Amino acid sequence: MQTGHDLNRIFHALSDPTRREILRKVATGEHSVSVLAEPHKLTLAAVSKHLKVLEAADLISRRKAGSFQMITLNPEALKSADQWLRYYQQFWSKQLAALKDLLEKKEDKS
Amino acid sequence: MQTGHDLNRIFHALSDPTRREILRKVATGEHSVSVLAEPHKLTLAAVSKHLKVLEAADLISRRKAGSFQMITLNPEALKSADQWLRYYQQFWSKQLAALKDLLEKKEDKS
DNA sequence: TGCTCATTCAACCAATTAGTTGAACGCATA
DNA sequence: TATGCGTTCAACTAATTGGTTGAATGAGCA
Repeated sequence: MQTGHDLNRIFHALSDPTRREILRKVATGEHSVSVLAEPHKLTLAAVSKHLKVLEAADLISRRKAGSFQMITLNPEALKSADQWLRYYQQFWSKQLAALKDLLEKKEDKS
Repeated sequence: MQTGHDLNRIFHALSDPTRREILRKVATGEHSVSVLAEPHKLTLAAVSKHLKVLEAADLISRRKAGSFQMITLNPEALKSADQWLRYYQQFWSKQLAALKDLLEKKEDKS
């Protein structure tokens, strides 16, 4: 069960494009830190910090493999964020339904 | 269609508990700024800033009603965030499936 | 007009963030 | 053991954040 504190960290972690990019790559499988860093024009230290943010939000996990750090996706936290958003789904589906109604009336007039 | 820029703003807006609380209230209907501010022990100026962050992320809209500002939820942006998360749904459902398998094997052994 | 209420603006402050550089750590291997 | 590679740590910087206070705007009303 997620606390508000967790959601703060999760949404904050997701608010950075570098971190979202890292997540997307990690979602395709295990990767080392330097492999994850490679597409970004950042220092390894900067990427290491991003990974710490993702780890604090429990979005990734680490596995030590010799001198490498293998990073894996931890989807539970993403699920928490999704469940929070799910609450609002009723509002946008309502709004879309209203829009649909409006368009149908427009067609009647034309 | 959302850009990465939009997602930055949306997830950033969602990372603050005061702003999430405001969204939750706004989701139940139109409210004035001071009504939204009332449950929080913050100045009106602070709440006004939070509303600006939510508005910049396109999560809320304003309607002028005399000297009041009526705030409404704008669910489209939330939908963008949800759609981004939807991509990862396959990973947590996979993980849950794997967990289920594991539990079934455990039951076989006992 | 002048008063009051709702809201925002401007200036400021402390804490946090995202980035850098350079040193340090841990592990493999010659 | 020494060397090199992958990664993190420490210290620093510039920009951003979330909050405050007090003044300003703007609409409704006596």
